[in-house]
Amino acid sequence: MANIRDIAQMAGVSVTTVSRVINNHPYVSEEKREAVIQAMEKVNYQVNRTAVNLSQGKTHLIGVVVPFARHPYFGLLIEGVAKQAMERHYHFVLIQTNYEGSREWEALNMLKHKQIDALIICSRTLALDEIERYQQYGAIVVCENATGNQYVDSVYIDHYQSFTDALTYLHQHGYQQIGYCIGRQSGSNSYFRHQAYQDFLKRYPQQEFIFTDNYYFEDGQKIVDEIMQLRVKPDALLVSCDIVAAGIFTAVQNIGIEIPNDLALIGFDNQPMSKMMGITTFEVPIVTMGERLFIHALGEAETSHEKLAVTLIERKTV
Amino acid sequence: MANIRDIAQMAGVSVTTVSRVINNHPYVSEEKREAVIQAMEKVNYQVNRTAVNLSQGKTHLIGVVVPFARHPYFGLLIEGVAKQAMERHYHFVLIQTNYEGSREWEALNMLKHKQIDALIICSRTLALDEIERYQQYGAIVVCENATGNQYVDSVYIDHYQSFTDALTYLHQHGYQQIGYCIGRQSGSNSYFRHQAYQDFLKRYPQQEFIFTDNYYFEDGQKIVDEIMQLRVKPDALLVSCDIVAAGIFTAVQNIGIEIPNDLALIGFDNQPMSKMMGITTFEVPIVTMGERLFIHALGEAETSHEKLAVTLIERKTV
DNA sequence: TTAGAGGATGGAACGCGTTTCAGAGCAAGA
DNA sequence: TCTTGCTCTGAAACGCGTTCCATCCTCTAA
Repeated sequence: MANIRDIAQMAGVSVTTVSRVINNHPYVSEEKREAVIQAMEKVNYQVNRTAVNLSQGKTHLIGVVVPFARHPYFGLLIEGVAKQAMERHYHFVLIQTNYEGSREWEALNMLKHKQIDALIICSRTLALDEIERYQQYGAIVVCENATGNQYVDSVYIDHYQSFTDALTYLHQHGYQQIGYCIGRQSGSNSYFRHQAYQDFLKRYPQQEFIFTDNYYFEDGQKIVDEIMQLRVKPDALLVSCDIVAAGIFTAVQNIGIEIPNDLALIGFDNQPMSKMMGITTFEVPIVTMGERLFIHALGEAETSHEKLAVTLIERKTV
Repeated sequence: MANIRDIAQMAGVSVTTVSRVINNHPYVSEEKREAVIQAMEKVNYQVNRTAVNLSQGKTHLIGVVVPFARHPYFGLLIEGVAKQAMERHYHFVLIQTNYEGSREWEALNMLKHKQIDALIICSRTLALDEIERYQQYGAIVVCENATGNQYVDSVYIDHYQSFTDALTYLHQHGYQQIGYCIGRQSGSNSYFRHQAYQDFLKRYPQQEFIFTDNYYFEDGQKIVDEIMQLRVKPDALLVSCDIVAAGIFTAVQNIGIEIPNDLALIGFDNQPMSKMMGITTFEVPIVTMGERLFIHALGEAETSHEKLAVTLIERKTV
């Protein structure tokens, strides 16, 4: 394959001039520009991006860390990232961690080794202060409330507030045994949600109902099975993601539990599925969040930490 | 940041020796090796992957083209790719096309520009012979039956066969108005399915029922709405992906259509969701397919074209 | 004693764009 | 006429590992 020096020779100019033509720099006479273009077309010349990367010290590649790429929540986040990446002529490397720390380390090392320019961490298991240290190698953005942290940027929604709002809303509708379903117990977002729940329970004492490790539709069945085992059952559930809420909605239909009379449901994310099923949920701008994460990764955000607003969508499950 | 020459100087050896130490080449005395390691640790040296890439003419990066990253089918495919990538110390760049040709071109150009070593095309709109031409720049693997093509590799399942099997199965169970639901109409896999359907209709004449543009759960509702408009309704549906079948299953419950008495359902892919709902479906080894795609991309497959087997999972919707 | 083999090591070229800097040419303003 | 300043051009250095090739040394087999 031809390189820039071949082209220079063919066109009878220096490599500098060829480079200028390629990158549309000024100060190239029309005839030389023409000669270079001719030569490039003749041998179907293509710049070697790796060489450009080395030369510029940039890869035009962003790393995106997700625990599960095929979860609808992360799917939408990726969608947002992809959207911005495309517009800005960047690409991204997807790193699926399954919440294994070693994979997160690997992602951080890619940053260190200059394989990527910046890193977006959508969800993590490593401690934030371990991650922070890698900031010297490139921008790091997390998708959680990291306000005050001076090393990493963040884009997040206020899970404490939205959970509190939802709990209050259920309370106002007369529900008295409110539980919640969530993915993992640890993690920053889960922490804020748990706090909101605990604080709510202090205000309105009731039994605690927490169902963990729920990510997918079929986990709705699991939750329903668990509920059926309980003597005292919750009469309302806050479900951290719509797809699980949809699973509960479906699982419940065979066993005579009526929604919302016997069981109220509030989901999260306003996935199309919840619209179809009429599930009350929170509109969370996930795609926008992905886009903003990307903007932060590029260092083009005005502020380091950015909160996005959510709104409750009232439908038929409360 | 320190580079290999700094290390060489610090350790009092040549860059060649440093390189040998880094890459575990033989013929380095123990004391020099030690000195190099000392120096590297002292300044926290990290190889610059971009430089390695340029030098080796490889990026250790594979491009993965999907129309929609968040569709469960492609999600599982990505899962398989990710699995192999991790094991082999590769990474992958995800290119979401939304079936826009321009994005596919972009992916092909990444190959041309040596941004990626190989390209996996999970689904495409561009013509295969346009894609073929890029094979000179790196391996290209498609996820469809491309048997006989000498330029691209392929990993696929026999959609003609599986569709025929499913149609026959429905016929044997007494269904006489069989339709099918699919994503897009064009595309290689859709073509084979359509052929199977047409050939089946020749053997057992009946009205044709084809529902297109169905990708997600909520499209199940759309299909049911369409069906309700029809004077003559299908009594069985072959649904090209489980999530849509699940959507149909759900949508139908409110309007008094009984499954499988009024409407039989066969899905595809054996997603967990279909198990929970008891939907008869085909077990398709999607994750394995993703893995195999990756192996082919690396040029480590024994054959150019590889067919994977599917099996019918009988449940309660037929 | 000698030839050959294998171990150890480094110089320099290579992969390929980008960028700095110096210099030449030429026109407009002083 | 002399500056100043802009246009145009190219040599060379740079970013940073990898690898080919030559060299030197030591040890073993003949």
